[in-house]
Amino acid sequence: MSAATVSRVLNGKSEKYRISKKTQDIINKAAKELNYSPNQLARSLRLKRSNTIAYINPDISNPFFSSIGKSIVKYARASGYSIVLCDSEENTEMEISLIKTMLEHKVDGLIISPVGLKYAHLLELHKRKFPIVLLDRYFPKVDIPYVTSDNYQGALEAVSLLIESGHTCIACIQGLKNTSPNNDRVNGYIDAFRKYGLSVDNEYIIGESFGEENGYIETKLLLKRKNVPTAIFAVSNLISLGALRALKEEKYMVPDDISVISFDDQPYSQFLSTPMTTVTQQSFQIGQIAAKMIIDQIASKGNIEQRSILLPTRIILRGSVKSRHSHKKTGMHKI
Amino acid sequence: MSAATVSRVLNGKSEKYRISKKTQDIINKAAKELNYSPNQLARSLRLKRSNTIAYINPDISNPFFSSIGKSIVKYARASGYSIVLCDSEENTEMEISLIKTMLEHKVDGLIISPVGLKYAHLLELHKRKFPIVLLDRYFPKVDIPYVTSDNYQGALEAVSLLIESGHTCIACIQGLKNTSPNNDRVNGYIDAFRKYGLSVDNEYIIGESFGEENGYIETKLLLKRKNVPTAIFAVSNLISLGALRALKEEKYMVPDDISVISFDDQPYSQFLSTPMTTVTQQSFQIGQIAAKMIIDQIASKGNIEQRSILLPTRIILRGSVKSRHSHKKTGMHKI
DNA sequence: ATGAAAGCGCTAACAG
DNA sequence: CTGTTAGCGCTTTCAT
Repeated sequence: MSAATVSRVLNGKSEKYRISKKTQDIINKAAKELNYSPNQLARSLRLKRSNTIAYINPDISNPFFSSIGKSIVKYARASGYSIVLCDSEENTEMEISLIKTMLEHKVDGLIISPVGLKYAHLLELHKRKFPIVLLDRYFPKVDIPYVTSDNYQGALEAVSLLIESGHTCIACIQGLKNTSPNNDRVNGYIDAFRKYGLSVDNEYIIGESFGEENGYIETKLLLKRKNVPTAIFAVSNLISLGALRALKEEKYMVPDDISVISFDDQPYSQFLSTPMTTVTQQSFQIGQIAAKMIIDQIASKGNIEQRSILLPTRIILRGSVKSRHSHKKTGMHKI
Repeated sequence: MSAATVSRVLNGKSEKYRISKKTQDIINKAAKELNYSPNQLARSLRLKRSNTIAYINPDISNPFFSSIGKSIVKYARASGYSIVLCDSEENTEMEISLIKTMLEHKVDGLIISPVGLKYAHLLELHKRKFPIVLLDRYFPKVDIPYVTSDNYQGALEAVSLLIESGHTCIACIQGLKNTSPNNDRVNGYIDAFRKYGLSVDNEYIIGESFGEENGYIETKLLLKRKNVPTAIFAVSNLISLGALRALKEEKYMVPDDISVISFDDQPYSQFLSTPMTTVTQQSFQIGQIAAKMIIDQIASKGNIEQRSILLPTRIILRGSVKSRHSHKKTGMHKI
């Protein structure tokens, strides 16, 4: 048996090449006996296609990204693709280096939740028609397809809820600046004030990273101000966790002393000492849509014109927001 | 310039081959101008080494595994290795299939948190001297190096704490049966009873998966029994979250109506409606050690005799365990 | 219905 | 100091 015939049989092309049933049997049997397994490196080298997609995100230990990663893996696998998960550590240099590595490994496409501060390296790929889709973070006015939540609308609703509950001094603890989810959420915060004819005090828009530490530090500082806000809008789940840590240390009670509303719902959100009112994203769907988009791009060799997707968020009312009008709380129930 | 010379220069072997400074400059400049990037597929094919390690685990969206994944990635990267993160979905068939795929992709080694029910496929790799290290879950009496926490000791201490607090009817909600962390934790539970001369009632060892749903269902059932336990030992963080959900629905208060102690500390554990007393693992170290071990194995071509590592756990006292002796609670503080 | 040969991009042995 | 050659394992065209 020549290598050629073996290759044809093992790749299910017996029909096409009209390989005799007998030869097929011999080859299949031998393959099984020898425990043959093809060398995908050689295969990919020859085929110029690896059936592999990379998903690069800023922090794989953040449950938001890891659950999205999981949904991407699941969908892609069902379509015959392997996913390699990469962690850029919220660092643009690392991101660039990872992309380089992935390209050298000849992945067929790239799903990326970019750090979000620079896009030249991404735009270049897209222009070269290399399949790429952005997830969660995108670049306004830059034409690379993305999937993300409607962060602006989510924030607008969250802060509107706070305002309608009678809060006017509301701190916004933001994440990494100049990053789309951050900008959109902060803009939602600002426009909520506008909507109600209130003025925004920039002194209360603080913070600079999506991490826990940032929420902690900013809240610590916040509580030392002359005018302590009556509510906090935390732009990520990690930020709200940090805020809670500071609040606890300083013996502030939620929501009696201060209300909190947070982006990103998590399994534990409902069990926090006061169940957290959150704006939840459809993370599973985000991952799946991204996977589908990248696979379509690969199939069309980057010649498809793809529209970006914005998914709605939803507010989950729990007990962390207190109404300042009467003395009852806004929210469904508090344990 | 011949390809050979280019290869030598670009791989930093100019010294060794005494390439002229001039040639080096020409090549480096050209490489930069042409934006040359090597094809790692071809390189790996030729070299029979990919500088890639796979980490296969049962659930990448579980923060325990994703944070371990992160530490592996970090350490491996510093040593020049890329990590491919894979999710076996707590399914042995999937695990076997992933391993096959990874071998076909010629990874240099394998770190795996196996589903834990079968090991023949893993043992075979180890016997063939393929670099492999188990993480979190291992197989007693099977000689494959592993890194994990001292789950037995951790459980022993946790349940001892419960017993010393006056509890005798303690439910153990376990995870996937016949899995090492589960067995070790359940044995710790059993031996704690023995240590105090108490008898174990197998009716209170229940459950069958590490997931949230399992904790929920088993707790629901538990609360309908004639003898409702006064304490729950939850074998994983997800299980305790599920237990909390059931407890809340059934209007049981922690720790006044029922005490809870859980394996795995998480950032949110201290902020739960009653801060959870947990047994914490050194997950960052576990990941780093596993990475170091696999890299050593790769370097020695599987000819190194490696000892397995057991890391100590630690109990973090918070408010979810109540003493039944006097009326004060065991634990440091409860918000 | 099958085989021979070429080539994917790279590196190492050998030659000079 | 640099080039030539061979070959890693695979698939596909071309030939028969």
